[in-house]
Amino acid sequence: MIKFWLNQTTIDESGFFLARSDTTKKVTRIQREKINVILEAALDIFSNHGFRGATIDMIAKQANLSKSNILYYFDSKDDIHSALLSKLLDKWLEPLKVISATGDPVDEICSYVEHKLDMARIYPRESRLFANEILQGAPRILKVLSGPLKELADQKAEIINSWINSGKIMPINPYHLIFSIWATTQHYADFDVQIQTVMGNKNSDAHFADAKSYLKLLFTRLLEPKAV
Amino acid sequence: MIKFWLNQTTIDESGFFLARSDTTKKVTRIQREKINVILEAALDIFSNHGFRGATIDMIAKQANLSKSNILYYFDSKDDIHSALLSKLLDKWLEPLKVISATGDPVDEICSYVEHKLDMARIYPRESRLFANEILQGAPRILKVLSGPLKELADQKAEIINSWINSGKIMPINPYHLIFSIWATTQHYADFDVQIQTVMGNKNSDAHFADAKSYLKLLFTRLLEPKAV
DNA sequence: TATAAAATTTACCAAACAGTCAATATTTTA
DNA sequence: TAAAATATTGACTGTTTGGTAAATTTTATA
Repeated sequence: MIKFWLNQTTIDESGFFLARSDTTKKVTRIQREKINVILEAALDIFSNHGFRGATIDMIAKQANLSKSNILYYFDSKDDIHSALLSKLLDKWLEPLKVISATGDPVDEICSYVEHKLDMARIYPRESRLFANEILQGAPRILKVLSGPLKELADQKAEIINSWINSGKIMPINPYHLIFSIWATTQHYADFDVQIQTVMGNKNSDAHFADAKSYLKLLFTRLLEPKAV
Repeated sequence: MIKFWLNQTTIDESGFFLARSDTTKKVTRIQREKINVILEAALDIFSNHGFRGATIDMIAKQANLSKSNILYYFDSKDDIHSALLSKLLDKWLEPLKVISATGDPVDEICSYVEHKLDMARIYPRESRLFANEILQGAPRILKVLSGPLKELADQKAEIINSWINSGKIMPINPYHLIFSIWATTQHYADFDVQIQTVMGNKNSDAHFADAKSYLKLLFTRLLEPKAV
C-alpha cells in the first residue's frame, strides 16, 4: 500500500493532491493512470449503488483490475469514496461562484440555471454521488456544507438581496431561490429514470434542451419586477 | 414464517393487503401489531441508509424485536422493503390525482404544490425512501413508474395542455411543470441536511412555511398568462 | 543488463450479514 | 384447563465482503 501521495484529510483542502505529507515521493506514470482508472470506475459504481451498495469487487471489475490491486492504490473503500467526493465538491460549488453583483440580475440567475443544468447533463454520476451522500445525512461532507457551501450561499444571498432592495427583481427569499435552482436542475440527473419513464426513452439530451427553456422561463417570470 | 397474509406481488396491487392467497388465514392481533412495528422501524432504517445500507439487525433493534422474530413476519429483507414501497406508492400518487380540469388552473396547481410540500414535511422518510429507490435506477418500482405513474402524468399533462390551449395559463411544457413541482417540493425532505446546514438549524417547520409561500409565488408567476 | 523499486497476484482471514431450524414460550380456542 | 395454534428465541450456516500478507512479476534505473 502506498500512503504518501494522498491522505483522507484531502477532503478539507481545495486541491485533490495538495495534501501530500512531507515524505512525499513522486507519483509514477502507472500510479497516475491507474488512480484515474479506479476513480472513474468507482464513480460509476458509487453513483449507481450508493456507498454501502457498492463493493470493491464491483469497482475492480469495472476497472479491469484485481481487488488487491485497487487496495494497493487506496487504503480502503472509504478512501476511494472520499477521493471522489473531494474531487466533486469544488466542481459543484464553482458555478455558484460565478454569479456577479454587477451583472444584470435576471441574466446572472439564468446563466447560473443554465450552468447548473449543464452540470447535471454532463456530470450525472457526480450529481447522483452527491445526492446519495446528502440523502444519507451527508456524514462525510457535513464540514464542507457548513463551511464553504454555507459561506458561498450567504454571500450570493446578499447579492440577491441587494438586487431586491434596488427594485431590480421581485422580492423573494434568496435562499429558497437557490434551493429551487438546485432542486430543479439536479432533478434531471438524479431522477433521470423517472423522467425517462414518464416522457419516453427518447434522447436524453432532448429532455435537457426542453428543461433548459422551461427553467429559464420559470425563473425569468419569477424574478421580473412587478409591472408598474 | 407466515406466507398467507402478504406476498411480493402486492406491489402491483392498489391495496396493501389485497393480494392474500386463497388459503388466507385470518390476521391475528399480534400479527397486525408487530407488522406495523416492523414496518415503522424499517421505514426509519431504509430511509436513512438505503436498501443495502440497512441491515435486518438494525431494523430489529429499532423495533425492539429479535432478528428471528422479524423473519417470522417477513420472509426476507427484500419483502420488508417491498411492503414499504407498496404502501408508499399510493400515497405518493394521490395528490396528483386531485388536480381537476374544472377548477381554476392556477389554484389547482398551487393546491397541488401545497399538498406535495405538506407530504414532504409530514412524510420525509417516505420521500427519502422513494428518492433512494429512484436514485438507484428504481429496480423495484419501474413497473409502477411506467404504468400508473406515467398514465397519471399523461392524464394531467392533457389537462394542463387544455388550459394552455384555452389561454388560461402561460404556454409551458406540462411535463416539465410537473417535474419542477416534484423536484422543488421533495427537495425539502430529501436534501433536508443541506437546507438545515445552509439556513441554520432552526425549526424545520419554519423552512417549510417559507418554502410554501416562495413556491406558490414561483408557480403563480410562471403560470399567469401574458398581460394583454 | 543487473539491481532496486514498483506493481500485481494469489491465498487467506475475520467480521458482517441474510436467512434456517428446532426448541421453547405464549396465546387462543374448544 | 387442556390441546392446538401462534409467537419468540437462540444457536447455527453459508456467503459476501473489506482488508492483509507474502510471493511473484513487471518496470525503472544505475
